[in-house]
Amino acid sequence: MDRSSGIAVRQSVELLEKNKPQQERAKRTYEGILAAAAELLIEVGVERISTNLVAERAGITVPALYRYFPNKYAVLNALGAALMDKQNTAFEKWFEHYLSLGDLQLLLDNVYELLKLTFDVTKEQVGGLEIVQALRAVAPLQEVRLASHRLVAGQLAAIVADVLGQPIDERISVQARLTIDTSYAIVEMALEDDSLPTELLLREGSRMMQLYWQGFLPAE
Amino acid sequence: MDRSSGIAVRQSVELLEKNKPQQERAKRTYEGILAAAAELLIEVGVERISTNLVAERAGITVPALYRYFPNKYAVLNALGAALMDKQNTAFEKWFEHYLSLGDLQLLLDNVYELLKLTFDVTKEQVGGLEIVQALRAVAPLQEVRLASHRLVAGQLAAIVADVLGQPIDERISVQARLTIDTSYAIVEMALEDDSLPTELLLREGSRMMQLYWQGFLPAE
DNA sequence: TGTACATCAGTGAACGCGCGTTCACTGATGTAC
DNA sequence: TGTACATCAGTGAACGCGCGTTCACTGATGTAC
Repeated sequence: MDRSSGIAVRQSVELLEKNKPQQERAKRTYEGILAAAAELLIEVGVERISTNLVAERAGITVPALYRYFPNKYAVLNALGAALMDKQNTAFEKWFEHYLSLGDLQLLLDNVYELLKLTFDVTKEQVGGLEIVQALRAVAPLQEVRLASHRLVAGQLAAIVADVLGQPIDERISVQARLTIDTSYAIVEMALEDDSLPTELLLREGSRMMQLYWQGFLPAE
Repeated sequence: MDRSSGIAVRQSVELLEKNKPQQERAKRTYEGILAAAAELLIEVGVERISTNLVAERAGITVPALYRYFPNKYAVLNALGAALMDKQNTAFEKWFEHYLSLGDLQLLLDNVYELLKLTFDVTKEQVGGLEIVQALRAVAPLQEVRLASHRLVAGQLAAIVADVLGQPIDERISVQARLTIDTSYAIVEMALEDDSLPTELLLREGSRMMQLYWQGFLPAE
Protein backbone atom coordinates (compact mmCIF):
# COMPACT_ATOMS: atom_id res chain seq x y z
CA MET A 1 0.00 0.00 0.00
CA ASP A 2 1.87 3.01 -1.26
CA ARG A 3 0.75 6.23 0.34
CA SER A 4 3.88 8.19 -0.23
CA SER A 5 2.47 9.99 -3.23
CA GLY A 6 -1.04 10.18 -1.82
CA ILE A 7 -0.22 13.08 0.39
CA ALA A 8 -2.07 16.12 -0.82
CA VAL A 9 -2.30 18.64 1.95
CA ARG A 10 -4.39 21.71 1.46
CA GLN A 11 -1.95 24.50 1.08
CA SER A 12 -2.39 28.23 1.10
CA VAL A 13 -3.52 29.71 -2.17
CA GLU A 14 -2.73 33.12 -3.55
CA LEU A 15 -6.00 35.03 -3.75
CA LEU A 16 -4.72 38.52 -4.51
CA GLU A 17 -5.27 39.91 -7.93
CA LYS A 18 -2.25 40.71 -10.07
CA ASN A 19 -2.42 43.62 -12.47
CA LYS A 20 -5.32 45.96 -11.95
CA PRO A 21 -7.03 46.82 -15.22
CA GLN A 22 -6.16 50.37 -16.22
CA GLN A 23 -7.55 51.04 -19.64
CA GLU A 24 -11.22 50.84 -20.64
CA ARG A 25 -10.67 47.71 -22.67
CA ALA A 26 -9.00 46.03 -19.72
CA LYS A 27 -11.88 46.88 -17.40
CA ARG A 28 -14.29 45.25 -19.80
CA THR A 29 -12.10 42.17 -19.92
CA TYR A 30 -11.86 42.05 -16.14
CA GLU A 31 -15.62 42.36 -15.69
CA GLY A 32 -16.12 39.83 -18.47
CA ILE A 33 -14.03 37.33 -16.53
CA LEU A 34 -16.14 37.77 -13.42
CA ALA A 35 -19.37 37.55 -15.39
CA ALA A 36 -18.20 34.41 -17.17
CA ALA A 37 -17.16 32.84 -13.88
CA ALA A 38 -20.57 33.58 -12.37
CA GLU A 39 -22.33 31.95 -15.32
CA LEU A 40 -20.11 28.89 -15.17
CA LEU A 41 -20.61 28.53 -11.46
CA ILE A 42 -24.27 27.98 -12.28
CA GLU A 43 -23.68 25.79 -15.29
CA VAL A 44 -20.86 23.47 -14.29
CA GLY A 45 -20.47 24.08 -10.58
CA VAL A 46 -17.56 25.03 -8.38
CA GLU A 47 -16.05 21.55 -8.62
CA ARG A 48 -15.70 21.73 -12.42
CA ILE A 49 -15.04 25.39 -13.11
CA SER A 50 -11.58 26.09 -14.57
CA THR A 51 -9.55 28.99 -15.83
CA ASN A 52 -9.72 27.49 -19.33
CA LEU A 53 -13.50 27.40 -19.23
CA VAL A 54 -13.77 30.92 -17.81
CA ALA A 55 -11.41 32.43 -20.38
CA GLU A 56 -13.21 30.72 -23.22
CA ARG A 57 -16.61 31.92 -21.99
CA ALA A 58 -15.28 35.44 -21.53
CA GLY A 59 -14.06 35.42 -25.11
CA ILE A 60 -10.40 35.85 -24.26
CA THR A 61 -7.39 33.56 -24.20
CA VAL A 62 -6.17 32.02 -20.98
CA PRO A 63 -3.02 34.13 -20.61
CA ALA A 64 -5.23 37.23 -20.67
CA LEU A 65 -7.03 35.90 -17.60
CA TYR A 66 -3.70 35.20 -15.93
CA ARG A 67 -2.84 38.82 -16.41
CA TYR A 68 -5.39 39.73 -13.73
CA PHE A 69 -5.77 36.61 -11.61
CA PRO A 70 -3.11 34.15 -10.44
CA ASN A 71 -5.55 31.21 -10.42
CA LYS A 72 -9.19 30.27 -10.32
CA TYR A 73 -9.51 30.77 -6.57
CA ALA A 74 -8.61 34.42 -7.02
CA VAL A 75 -11.43 34.77 -9.55
CA LEU A 76 -13.93 33.19 -7.17
CA ASN A 77 -12.53 35.28 -4.37
CA ALA A 78 -13.14 38.50 -6.31
CA LEU A 79 -16.64 37.34 -7.15
CA GLY A 80 -17.33 36.46 -3.53
CA ALA A 81 -15.85 39.66 -2.14
CA ALA A 82 -18.06 41.70 -4.46
CA LEU A 83 -21.18 39.88 -3.35
CA MET A 84 -20.29 40.10 0.35
CA ASP A 85 -19.76 43.80 -0.22
CA LYS A 86 -23.20 44.22 -1.72
CA GLN A 87 -24.75 42.31 1.17
CA ASN A 88 -22.84 44.35 3.73
CA THR A 89 -23.83 47.58 2.06
CA ALA A 90 -27.48 46.56 2.03
CA PHE A 91 -27.27 45.77 5.73
CA GLU A 92 -25.51 48.98 6.61
CA LYS A 93 -27.95 51.13 4.69
CA TRP A 94 -30.91 49.43 6.37
CA PHE A 95 -29.20 49.62 9.73
CA GLU A 96 -28.30 53.28 9.56
CA HIS A 97 -31.61 54.28 8.06
CA TYR A 98 -33.76 52.92 10.87
CA LEU A 99 -31.23 53.77 13.52
CA SER A 100 -31.32 57.40 12.48
CA LEU A 101 -35.11 57.41 12.74
CA GLY A 102 -35.38 56.02 16.21
CA ASP A 103 -34.31 53.26 18.52
CA LEU A 104 -33.63 49.55 18.30
CA GLN A 105 -37.33 48.76 18.36
CA LEU A 106 -37.74 50.34 14.95
CA LEU A 107 -34.89 48.21 13.64
CA LEU A 108 -36.62 45.17 15.06
CA ASP A 109 -39.92 46.11 13.45
CA ASN A 110 -38.26 46.08 10.06
CA VAL A 111 -36.26 42.88 10.06
CA TYR A 112 -38.39 41.53 7.24
CA GLU A 113 -37.21 44.37 5.08
CA LEU A 114 -33.60 43.44 5.79
CA LEU A 115 -34.16 39.83 4.85
CA LYS A 116 -35.95 40.85 1.67
CA LEU A 117 -33.17 43.29 0.82
CA THR A 118 -30.51 40.63 1.32
CA PHE A 119 -32.57 38.17 -0.67
CA ASP A 120 -32.91 40.61 -3.55
CA VAL A 121 -29.25 41.60 -3.59
CA THR A 122 -28.21 37.95 -3.73
CA LYS A 123 -30.80 37.04 -6.33
CA GLU A 124 -29.85 39.95 -8.56
CA GLN A 125 -26.24 38.81 -8.76
CA VAL A 126 -25.88 36.16 -11.45
CA GLY A 127 -24.95 32.94 -9.64
CA GLY A 128 -25.49 34.67 -6.29
CA LEU A 129 -26.49 31.53 -4.44
CA GLU A 130 -23.77 29.47 -6.08
CA ILE A 131 -21.20 32.06 -5.07
CA VAL A 132 -22.29 31.96 -1.43
CA GLN A 133 -22.22 28.18 -1.47
CA ALA A 134 -18.75 28.18 -3.01
CA LEU A 135 -17.56 30.53 -0.27
CA ARG A 136 -18.79 28.01 2.25
CA ALA A 137 -17.43 24.88 0.62
CA VAL A 138 -14.04 25.97 -0.71
CA ALA A 139 -11.56 26.32 2.13
CA PRO A 140 -9.37 29.10 0.68
CA LEU A 141 -12.47 31.24 0.26
CA GLN A 142 -14.08 30.72 3.64
CA GLU A 143 -12.41 33.70 5.27
CA VAL A 144 -14.21 36.11 2.91
CA ARG A 145 -17.62 35.09 4.14
CA LEU A 146 -16.63 34.78 7.79
CA ALA A 147 -14.97 38.19 7.78
CA SER A 148 -18.07 39.74 6.28
CA HIS A 149 -20.34 38.14 8.86
CA ARG A 150 -18.03 39.11 11.71
CA LEU A 151 -17.95 42.68 10.50
CA VAL A 152 -21.70 43.07 10.29
CA ALA A 153 -22.28 41.20 13.55
CA GLY A 154 -19.79 43.53 15.21
CA GLN A 155 -21.77 46.56 14.12
CA LEU A 156 -24.95 45.07 15.50
CA ALA A 157 -23.27 44.11 18.76
CA ALA A 158 -21.90 47.63 19.20
CA ILE A 159 -25.34 49.20 18.95
CA VAL A 160 -26.95 46.66 21.24
CA ALA A 161 -24.26 47.19 23.85
CA ASP A 162 -24.69 50.93 23.50
CA VAL A 163 -28.45 50.79 24.01
CA LEU A 164 -28.09 48.51 27.00
CA GLY A 165 -25.33 50.70 28.42
CA GLN A 166 -23.06 47.68 28.69
CA PRO A 167 -19.73 46.78 27.16
CA ILE A 168 -19.76 44.28 24.30
CA ASP A 169 -19.40 41.00 26.12
CA GLU A 170 -19.25 37.49 24.75
CA ARG A 171 -22.96 37.00 25.14
CA ILE A 172 -23.89 40.05 23.11
CA SER A 173 -21.32 39.12 20.46
CA VAL A 174 -22.71 35.64 20.10
CA GLN A 175 -26.29 36.89 20.01
CA ALA A 176 -25.45 39.38 17.31
CA ARG A 177 -23.49 36.85 15.29
CA LEU A 178 -26.23 34.26 15.65
CA THR A 179 -28.72 36.81 14.37
CA ILE A 180 -26.62 37.70 11.36
CA ASP A 181 -25.69 34.16 10.39
CA THR A 182 -29.22 32.90 10.87
CA SER A 183 -30.56 35.71 8.73
CA TYR A 184 -28.22 34.84 5.90
CA ALA A 185 -29.00 31.16 6.35
CA ILE A 186 -32.71 31.88 5.93
CA VAL A 187 -32.04 33.84 2.76
CA GLU A 188 -29.93 30.98 1.42
CA MET A 189 -32.67 28.56 2.32
CA ALA A 190 -35.20 30.61 0.36
CA LEU A 191 -32.94 30.65 -2.68
CA GLU A 192 -31.99 27.02 -2.37
CA ASP A 193 -35.39 25.38 -2.30
CA ASP A 194 -37.77 26.62 -4.95
CA SER A 195 -40.62 24.67 -3.46
CA LEU A 196 -40.73 27.02 -0.45
CA PRO A 197 -42.91 30.14 -0.45
CA THR A 198 -40.29 32.90 -0.32
CA GLU A 199 -42.44 35.65 1.10
CA LEU A 200 -43.85 33.55 3.94
CA LEU A 201 -40.47 32.09 4.74
CA LEU A 202 -38.84 35.51 5.04
CA ARG A 203 -41.79 36.76 7.12
CA GLU A 204 -41.47 33.85 9.53
CA GLY A 205 -37.72 34.25 9.60
CA SER A 206 -38.00 37.89 10.58
CA ARG A 207 -40.60 37.02 13.19
CA MET A 208 -38.12 34.58 14.65
CA MET A 209 -35.50 37.32 14.92
CA GLN A 210 -38.01 39.69 16.48
CA LEU A 211 -39.07 37.20 19.13
CA TYR A 212 -35.44 36.50 19.89
CA TRP A 213 -34.67 40.14 20.65
CA GLN A 214 -38.02 41.28 21.99
CA GLY A 215 -37.52 40.60 25.68
CA PHE A 216 -33.94 41.65 25.60
CA LEU A 217 -34.37 45.32 24.89
CA PRO A 218 -35.26 47.72 27.70
CA ALA A 219 -38.98 48.36 27.82
CA GLU A 220 -39.77 51.75 26.29
CA MET B 1 -15.28 35.40 -30.31
CA ASP B 2 -15.89 31.68 -30.46
CA ARG B 3 -18.38 30.42 -27.93
CA SER B 4 -19.47 27.34 -29.78
CA SER B 5 -17.30 25.04 -27.69
CA GLY B 6 -17.80 26.98 -24.47
CA ILE B 7 -21.15 25.43 -23.82
CA ALA B 8 -20.99 23.22 -20.78
CA VAL B 9 -24.41 22.65 -19.37
CA ARG B 10 -24.78 20.87 -16.09
CA GLN B 11 -26.17 17.49 -16.93
CA SER B 12 -27.63 14.79 -14.77
CA VAL B 13 -25.09 12.59 -13.06
CA GLU B 14 -25.49 8.95 -12.13
CA LEU B 15 -25.39 8.74 -8.34
CA LEU B 16 -26.44 5.14 -7.81
CA GLU B 17 -23.89 2.66 -6.66
CA LYS B 18 -23.04 -0.23 -8.95
CA ASN B 19 -22.08 -3.58 -7.41
CA LYS B 20 -22.86 -3.92 -3.75
CA PRO B 21 -19.96 -5.42 -1.84
CA GLN B 22 -20.77 -9.01 -0.92
CA GLN B 23 -17.71 -10.56 0.64
CA GLU B 24 -15.93 -9.35 3.76
CA ARG B 25 -12.96 -8.11 1.81
CA ALA B 26 -15.21 -6.13 -0.47
CA LYS B 27 -16.97 -4.48 2.46
CA ARG B 28 -13.64 -3.33 3.82
CA THR B 29 -12.74 -1.92 0.42
CA TYR B 30 -16.06 -0.14 0.17
CA GLU B 31 -15.75 1.40 3.62
CA GLY B 32 -12.15 2.26 2.86
CA ILE B 33 -13.27 4.24 -0.17
CA LEU B 34 -15.73 6.26 1.90
CA ALA B 35 -13.17 6.85 4.64
CA ALA B 36 -10.55 7.94 2.11
CA ALA B 37 -13.02 10.30 0.45
CA ALA B 38 -13.89 11.87 3.80
CA GLU B 39 -10.22 12.47 4.58
CA LEU B 40 -9.58 13.97 1.17
CA LEU B 41 -12.59 16.22 1.44
CA ILE B 42 -10.81 17.79 4.39
CA GLU B 43 -7.37 17.82 2.84
CA VAL B 44 -7.92 18.89 -0.75
CA GLY B 45 -11.53 20.02 -0.79
CA VAL B 46 -14.51 19.12 -2.90
CA GLU B 47 -13.20 21.07 -5.88
CA ARG B 48 -10.01 18.98 -6.10
CA ILE B 49 -11.07 15.54 -4.95
CA SER B 50 -10.85 12.88 -7.67
CA THR B 51 -11.41 9.17 -8.07
CA ASN B 52 -7.66 8.74 -8.63
CA LEU B 53 -6.87 10.42 -5.34
CA VAL B 54 -9.53 8.50 -3.43
CA ALA B 55 -8.41 5.11 -4.78
CA GLU B 56 -4.78 5.87 -4.01
CA ARG B 57 -5.63 6.94 -0.46
CA ALA B 58 -7.80 3.86 0.05
CA GLY B 59 -4.90 1.67 -1.03
CA ILE B 60 -6.65 0.21 -4.05
CA THR B 61 -6.42 0.76 -7.78
CA VAL B 62 -8.88 2.96 -9.60
CA PRO B 63 -10.82 0.18 -11.38
CA ALA B 64 -11.56 -1.32 -7.96
CA LEU B 65 -13.31 1.92 -7.02
CA TYR B 66 -15.24 1.87 -10.28
CA ARG B 67 -16.51 -1.54 -9.32
CA TYR B 68 -18.66 0.11 -6.65
CA PHE B 69 -19.16 3.69 -7.77
CA PRO B 70 -19.76 5.03 -11.29
CA ASN B 71 -18.00 8.35 -10.54
CA LYS B 72 -16.88 10.65 -7.78
CA TYR B 73 -20.33 12.17 -7.27
CA ALA B 74 -21.64 8.75 -6.31
CA VAL B 75 -18.93 8.47 -3.67
CA LEU B 76 -19.82 11.85 -2.22
CA ASN B 77 -23.47 10.99 -2.46
CA ALA B 78 -22.97 7.83 -0.39
CA LEU B 79 -20.96 9.79 2.14
CA GLY B 80 -23.61 12.50 2.32
CA ALA B 81 -26.51 10.08 2.54
CA ALA B 82 -24.83 8.29 5.44
CA LEU B 83 -24.35 11.54 7.33
CA MET B 84 -27.88 12.76 6.67
CA ASP B 85 -29.05 9.40 7.94
CA LYS B 86 -27.13 9.80 11.17
CA GLN B 87 -28.52 13.30 11.64
CA ASN B 88 -32.07 12.15 10.93
CA THR B 89 -31.72 9.26 13.32
CA ALA B 90 -30.43 11.55 16.05
CA PHE B 91 -33.39 13.85 15.49
CA GLU B 92 -35.92 11.05 15.47
CA LYS B 93 -34.58 9.50 18.65
CA TRP B 94 -34.66 12.83 20.44
CA PHE B 95 -38.09 13.58 19.04
CA GLU B 96 -39.67 10.29 19.98
CA HIS B 97 -38.04 10.18 23.36
CA TYR B 98 -39.42 13.48 24.61
CA LEU B 99 -42.70 13.03 22.79
CA SER B 100 -43.29 9.77 24.59
CA LEU B 101 -42.63 11.46 27.92
CA GLY B 102 -45.07 14.29 27.52
CA ASP B 103 -46.18 17.09 25.28
CA LEU B 104 -44.58 19.55 22.91
CA GLN B 105 -43.48 21.76 25.77
CA LEU B 106 -41.04 19.08 26.87
CA LEU B 107 -39.64 18.91 23.36
CA LEU B 108 -39.24 22.66 23.44
CA ASP B 109 -37.46 22.54 26.78
CA ASN B 110 -34.84 20.26 25.32
CA VAL B 111 -33.96 21.90 22.05
CA TYR B 112 -30.43 22.48 23.27
CA GLU B 113 -29.98 18.76 23.57
CA LEU B 114 -31.05 18.31 19.96
CA LEU B 115 -28.59 20.90 18.74
CA LYS B 116 -25.81 19.34 20.78
CA LEU B 117 -26.70 15.89 19.50
CA THR B 118 -26.64 17.08 15.90
CA PHE B 119 -23.40 18.89 16.52
CA ASP B 120 -21.80 15.77 17.99
CA VAL B 121 -23.01 13.46 15.25
CA THR B 122 -21.60 15.78 12.59
CA LYS B 123 -18.34 16.35 14.43
CA GLU B 124 -17.82 12.63 14.98
CA GLN B 125 -17.96 11.91 11.27
CA VAL B 126 -14.58 12.54 9.68
CA GLY B 127 -15.04 15.49 7.35
CA GLY B 128 -18.58 15.97 8.64
CA LEU B 129 -18.68 19.70 8.04
CA GLU B 130 -17.00 19.37 4.66
CA ILE B 131 -19.55 16.77 3.63
CA VAL B 132 -22.46 19.03 4.55
CA GLN B 133 -20.87 21.92 2.70
CA ALA B 134 -20.29 19.74 -0.35
CA LEU B 135 -23.95 18.72 -0.29
CA ARG B 136 -24.84 22.40 -0.38
CA ALA B 137 -22.42 23.46 -3.08
CA VAL B 138 -22.46 20.58 -5.56
CA ALA B 139 -25.67 20.61 -7.57
CA PRO B 140 -26.04 16.87 -8.19
CA LEU B 141 -25.87 16.30 -4.43
CA GLN B 142 -28.28 18.98 -3.26
CA GLU B 143 -31.33 16.75 -3.31
CA VAL B 144 -29.85 14.52 -0.58
CA ARG B 145 -29.74 17.32 1.94
CA LEU B 146 -33.03 18.89 0.92
CA ALA B 147 -34.84 15.54 1.08
CA SER B 148 -33.46 14.94 4.55
CA HIS B 149 -34.55 18.36 5.78
CA ARG B 150 -37.97 18.00 4.22
CA LEU B 151 -38.43 14.62 5.85
CA VAL B 152 -37.54 15.79 9.32
CA ALA B 153 -39.50 19.03 8.96
CA GLY B 154 -42.50 16.98 7.88
CA GLN B 155 -42.37 14.94 11.06
CA LEU B 156 -42.24 18.08 13.16
CA ALA B 157 -45.09 19.68 11.22
CA ALA B 158 -47.24 16.60 11.68
CA ILE B 159 -46.89 16.68 15.45
CA VAL B 160 -47.49 20.40 15.67
CA ALA B 161 -50.63 20.12 13.57
CA ASP B 162 -51.77 17.24 15.71
CA VAL B 163 -51.30 19.15 18.96
CA LEU B 164 -53.07 22.18 17.57
CA GLY B 165 -55.86 20.03 16.19
CA GLN B 166 -55.35 21.53 12.76
CA PRO B 167 -54.42 20.11 9.39
CA ILE B 168 -50.84 20.70 8.22
CA ASP B 169 -51.16 23.95 6.36
CA GLU B 170 -48.53 25.97 4.54
CA ARG B 171 -47.80 28.07 7.59
CA ILE B 172 -47.06 25.13 9.86
CA SER B 173 -44.95 23.52 7.14
CA VAL B 174 -42.87 26.62 6.72
CA GLN B 175 -42.48 27.11 10.45
CA ALA B 176 -41.31 23.54 10.89
CA ARG B 177 -38.93 23.72 7.95
CA LEU B 178 -37.56 27.04 9.13
CA THR B 179 -36.93 25.51 12.53
CA ILE B 180 -35.12 22.49 11.11
CA ASP B 181 -33.00 24.40 8.60
CA THR B 182 -32.11 27.07 11.10
CA SER B 183 -31.08 24.44 13.62
CA TYR B 184 -28.77 22.78 11.14
CA ALA B 185 -27.43 26.17 10.08
CA ILE B 186 -26.54 26.97 13.68
CA VAL B 187 -24.72 23.66 14.01
CA GLU B 188 -22.82 24.36 10.80
CA MET B 189 -21.98 27.81 12.07
CA ALA B 190 -20.54 26.35 15.26
CA LEU B 191 -18.39 23.91 13.28
CA GLU B 192 -17.37 26.49 10.71
CA ASP B 193 -15.98 29.20 12.91
CA ASP B 194 -13.62 27.98 15.60
CA SER B 195 -13.47 31.41 17.18
CA LEU B 196 -17.05 31.05 18.41
CA PRO B 197 -17.88 29.54 21.81
CA THR B 198 -19.74 26.37 20.82
CA GLU B 199 -21.66 25.83 24.02
CA LEU B 200 -22.95 29.38 24.27
CA LEU B 201 -23.81 29.48 20.60
CA LEU B 202 -25.87 26.29 20.80
CA ARG B 203 -27.54 27.54 23.98
CA GLU B 204 -28.52 30.81 22.33
CA GLY B 205 -29.61 28.97 19.22
CA SER B 206 -31.92 26.73 21.19
CA ARG B 207 -33.26 29.75 23.09
CA MET B 208 -34.10 31.29 19.74
CA MET B 209 -36.07 28.21 18.73
CA GLN B 210 -37.87 28.16 22.07
CA LEU B 211 -38.92 31.79 21.82
CA TYR B 212 -40.11 31.18 18.30
CA TRP B 213 -42.48 28.39 19.35
CA GLN B 214 -43.39 29.56 22.84
CA GLY B 215 -46.45 31.63 22.10
CA PHE B 216 -47.65 29.27 19.44
CA LEU B 217 -48.44 26.28 21.58
CA PRO B 218 -51.71 26.10 23.48
CA ALA B 219 -51.28 27.20 27.09
CA GLU B 220 -51.21 24.15 29.36
C1' DT C 1 -2.53 67.98 -36.13
C1' DG C 2 0.78 64.43 -36.77
C1' DT C 3 3.85 60.98 -35.33
C1' DA C 4 7.11 58.50 -32.47
C1' DC C 5 7.33 56.00 -28.50
C1' DA C 6 6.24 53.93 -23.96
C1' DT C 7 3.23 51.26 -21.78
C1' DC C 8 -0.77 48.44 -21.44
C1' DA C 9 -3.50 44.47 -23.13
C1' DG C 10 -4.10 40.26 -25.24
C1' DT C 11 -2.36 36.11 -28.41
C1' DG C 12 -0.54 31.56 -30.17
C1' DA C 13 1.78 27.78 -29.09
C1' DA C 14 3.63 24.75 -26.09
C1' DC C 15 4.62 21.84 -21.74
C1' DG C 16 3.93 18.16 -18.47
C1' DC C 17 0.42 16.31 -15.53
C1' DG C 18 -3.55 14.29 -13.44
C1' DC C 19 -8.12 13.38 -14.83
C1' DG C 20 -12.00 9.85 -15.80
C1' DT C 21 -12.75 5.63 -17.84
C1' DT C 22 -12.22 1.00 -19.96
C1' DC C 23 -10.07 -3.40 -21.14
C1' DA C 24 -8.58 -8.09 -20.68
C1' DC C 25 -6.51 -10.17 -16.99
C1' DT C 26 -5.12 -12.51 -12.39
C1' DG C 27 -6.11 -13.62 -7.80
C1' DA C 28 -9.30 -14.61 -3.69
C1' DT C 29 -13.27 -16.58 -1.76
C1' DG C 30 -16.88 -19.67 -1.10
C1' DT C 31 -19.25 -24.07 -2.06
C1' DA C 32 -20.84 -28.53 -4.23
C1' DC C 33 -19.78 -33.06 -4.20
C1' DT D 1 -11.28 -33.71 4.03
C1' DG D 2 -9.99 -32.62 -0.51
C1' DT D 3 -10.54 -30.53 -4.84
C1' DA D 4 -12.83 -28.58 -8.86
C1' DC D 5 -15.34 -24.85 -10.17
C1' DA D 6 -18.20 -20.65 -10.13
C1' DT D 7 -18.35 -16.26 -8.77
C1' DC D 8 -16.59 -12.25 -6.58
C1' DA D 9 -12.80 -8.84 -6.04
C1' DG D 10 -9.04 -6.34 -7.50
C1' DT D 11 -4.93 -5.34 -11.01
C1' DG D 12 -1.88 -3.38 -14.76
C1' DA D 13 -1.75 -0.91 -18.59
C1' DA D 14 -3.53 2.10 -21.68
C1' DC D 15 -6.40 5.98 -23.91
C1' DG D 16 -7.57 10.68 -25.06
C1' DC D 17 -8.61 14.97 -22.85
C1' DG D 18 -8.73 19.19 -20.31
C1' DC D 19 -6.08 21.15 -16.72
C1' DG D 20 -2.90 25.06 -14.99
C1' DT D 21 0.83 27.67 -16.31
C1' DT D 22 4.52 30.00 -18.98
C1' DC D 23 6.91 31.94 -22.96
C1' DA D 24 8.13 35.20 -26.48
C1' DC D 25 5.27 37.68 -29.29
C1' DT D 26 1.90 41.13 -31.63
C1' DG D 27 -1.48 44.56 -31.30
C1' DA D 28 -3.99 48.60 -28.96
C1' DT D 29 -3.97 52.70 -26.37
C1' DG D 30 -2.44 56.88 -24.62
C1' DT D 31 0.73 60.85 -24.62
C1' DA D 32 4.84 63.96 -25.30
C1' DC D 33 6.45 67.08 -28.38
